[in-house]
This record gives sequence, structure tokens and C-alpha cells, in this order.
Amino acid sequence: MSQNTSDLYQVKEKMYVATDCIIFGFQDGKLKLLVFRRKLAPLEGEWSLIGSFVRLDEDLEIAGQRVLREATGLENVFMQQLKSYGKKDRDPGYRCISVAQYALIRIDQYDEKLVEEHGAKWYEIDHLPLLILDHNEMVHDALLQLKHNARYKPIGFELLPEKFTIPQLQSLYEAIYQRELDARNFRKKVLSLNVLEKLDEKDKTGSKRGAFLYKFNYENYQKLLKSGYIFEIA
Amino acid sequence: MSQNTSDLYQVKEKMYVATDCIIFGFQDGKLKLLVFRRKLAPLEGEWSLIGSFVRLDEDLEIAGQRVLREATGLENVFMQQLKSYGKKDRDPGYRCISVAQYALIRIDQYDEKLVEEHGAKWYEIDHLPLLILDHNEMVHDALLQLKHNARYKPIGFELLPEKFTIPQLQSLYEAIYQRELDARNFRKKVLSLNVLEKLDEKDKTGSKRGAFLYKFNYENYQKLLKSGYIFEIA
DNA sequence: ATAATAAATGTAAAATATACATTCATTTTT
DNA sequence: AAAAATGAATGTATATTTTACATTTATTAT
Repeated sequence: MSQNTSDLYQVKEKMYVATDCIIFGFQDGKLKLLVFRRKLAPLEGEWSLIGSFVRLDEDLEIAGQRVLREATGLENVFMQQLKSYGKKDRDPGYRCISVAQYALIRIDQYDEKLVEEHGAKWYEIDHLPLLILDHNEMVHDALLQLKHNARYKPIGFELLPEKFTIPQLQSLYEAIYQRELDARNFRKKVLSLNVLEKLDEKDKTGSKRGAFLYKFNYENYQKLLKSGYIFEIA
Repeated sequence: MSQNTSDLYQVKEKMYVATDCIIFGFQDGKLKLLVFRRKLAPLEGEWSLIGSFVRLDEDLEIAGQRVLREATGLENVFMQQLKSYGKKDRDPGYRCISVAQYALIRIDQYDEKLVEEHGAKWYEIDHLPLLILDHNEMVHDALLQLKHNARYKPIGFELLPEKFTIPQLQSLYEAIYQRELDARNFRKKVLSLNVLEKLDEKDKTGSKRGAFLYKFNYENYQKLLKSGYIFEIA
């Protein structure tokens, strides 16, 4: 490749790199997705995931964190790369690939005002509106990945408050797996993993009797992994 | 965002998008990786994964297929996106993100001459040389993913010839999992899935007695999935 | 005091995973 | 042609994990 050709390529082959965030939350026993009204033409006003171009002086992951912070005010949130979407005509305006990242947030923590400013709304995962471009496909893929990952890694806890009850945890897993679980077997299973720390407090919002609160114990989880045991729920 | 700012962004925020291929093969009971001598400065002559810029008029997946075809002459090969690597300084020359894709190839099928022309070499997976940039990290991540995916999806078969024996399949899984498996239990398990079709032929390269050849049956695999059963080996 | 509500608990049966040693079919050697 | 050598093929008993299923408990509201 001559220097000239190389120079030509430097102009020709560059493209936009965007990142879009699939933001999951959990509320009222439902898995929800945060979607936004697009502010720019084209497709202004349509429902969309929140995203941004990745800046030239910005790591890809940092870009995702920035987008999330700008949209929700949250920092230090669980976020993981899902997949890159790179069909040549996926965006009619210009050539752009998008790296989708998905975030799990504690829904009660997000900055409501900031979200409102962005014209955002929480939708139940099985009643989503039509989103722009390939965003529905992204959500579909993210949901599959969430189902898979929640089973083999303790990421479900990222969707609950720091203190949660076993019935709340079960309800979350039921929402993710989209099927009912047996309360006795579920409790037995998650407690057997030895990664939940029982607290001396009860949550009484769900029943008269109240349910004990638990915390996820990361140290014990690390021990579990080192022991070679495979974390698995369901 | 004013039109002016937008125009500015159009120039400023574009970057190179590359794709790098992690090419796995299986030979002599060993999992192997195909690595290349880099042909261009900088880092000319160093060991590297094979890659290319993604062209403006080219889908991301197509770019991966093109790279693989140029390097090995193979088409219709199993290839799957791994992850995108986007640290701002990952490439010292220019801002570039790379979408890593990994391929599983039937090692006896690749075009030897083409591979030689590229100064390529098959390395055993646990005796890899130092690769340029973040390529060793890519391989590490791909290997983790391969271990995981081989367990839950029948992708291991992509590394074997169309017809293979149970002992060959076991040897492959031992190479991927990097541990020994019990021959009786392994055979029992894979046959119980009902996705292997026994042929009337034997392979005698491995023993005097010869071992029966099998073919993977995709139809039965689809049935297995639909039945809700979870494919799992190991 | 009673009713109402969701939380918490145990056990038996079924399915799955694990550990382990011998015989079989064929080729090579003598 | 008999014997030796080699990896292929097979079964069973035990341990572990998963599943199915009904009652009692703690607390609040009436």
C-alpha cells in the first residue's frame, strides 16, 4: 500500500462510531426499559435508545458511562458491552456503526428530573414502542443476553436496591426469565450459594409479616468462583 | 446542536473501524490459533491477528468474512462477533476501534498456500507469541468465550471435519476445557442429546479397531432447542 | 379476638452426574 | 496362524441435584 493510497484511506474509510445504551430497570415486579424521545433530525421525536458519538479522545466504555450519566445522572452503574451493529445502511443519514452497551440500574435511584428533561419514559419490556433504526433489535439481543447472564453471573442484583428480600429477588428472576419459579426451591437454591447475607431488618412493604432483608456478599461470591463452583440460578 | 457544530462533528468524530479475526483450529488434539506477520509499518513483521479496516460500503460481518477469505481462502465459515475494543490509545498510530470476530475453521480445509503467502502460522493456544496492540487480550477474551459457548451451543463441531468420531470430539472438548473428561460419561452425554447421527463408516487412523464416524444433525438440534432442553456438554 | 396476607419452611421422588474396569475388533508381530 | 498390542466400546452403583408439592408463622387490619 503506497503512502498515497494510505492517505486516501485515511479520508475514505473513517466513519462514525456511536454507542447506544440499553437501560434496564426493575419496578413493580416488571422488567423495564428506559427509552427516549430523539431530539435531533432526522427522526426527531421518535422513540429511541439514548446514545452518542464516541469522541476521538474518549474510551469506548467511558463514552457509555457518559451517555448514561447525561441521561440519568447516575455514575458507577453496571454496564456491559453487548454487541456492535454495523450494517452499512443501518443509519440512513451516514455510515455509522454503533456499539451497544447495556446498563442495569436501580430504578429508584435515577434522577427523575434529568430523565424528564430528556423526554424519557420507562416501558415494560414486553410493551415497547417502535424504536428508530435497529434499536428494537438491540433491545431484543440485550434481553437474550440478560436472560443468559443473569443465570450464570450475579448481575440480577444490580437491578435491586442494596438491601432486598428473597421474594423480591424471586420476582426479579421471574421477570427476567418470563416464567414462574417455585418459592421453596428458589429460596433453597439462592441461599445454598452462600452469597446472600441475612440482615436483622425486615421489609414490610410487601406483607404484614414482613420479609427479611439480605445483601449480596461479593467476597463470598469470589470464594465461590475460586472453589470452581459454577454460580447458577434457575 | 447547531448545523455548524454538527458539521464540525462530522469531521472531528469520525474514526477508523477495523475488524480483527481470531481464527481457531484444532489439530493433533491441540487447539490452535492462526497468527500472521504484519506486513505494514508500523510494527511491520510483528506477530498479529489478521484484520482490516471496515469499508464504508461494507457490512461489519461481511468485512470479517472478507478478511477470513483473503487470509485462508475459506468461505461459509463459522464466525461470530466477540467484542469491540475501543480504548482511545489502543493503536498508537491513529484513533481506531476494532471489532473482534472469532472464526472456527476445519484446519484441514484451509488453503495452505494462501496462508503461507501471508506469513501465517498455527500456534498452540497455550504457546502463543506476543502479538501487537491489544491482540493478546482479544485472544484471551475469545478463548473464554469459546469455552463458554462450546458448553452451551454446539459450536465445537465447527472445528471438526464433517464426519468425526466420538473420541475425536472428546479430545476437542478436552482441548477447549483444558481438562480431561471420562470417556464413558462423555459418550453417554453427547449421545443422549440425540444430535449425533451414527454412520456406517469407521475412521481407522486412530486405532486398529477403528472408531465409528458420526455427523452432527442440525435438524435434531433444532428439535432439542424447541423441546426446551438446554444443550450442554460437560 | 378474628380474619387476612404474604413469608417461611421440609421431604420424598425423579433426574442427572460421577466414579470406575472389562471386553471387543482389528492390525501387527512373531 | 497364534499371540500381542492398541484404542473403541460398554454398564452399573452411588452421590448429587432438581423437582414437585402443602402447612404453619408473624404481623396488621378489622
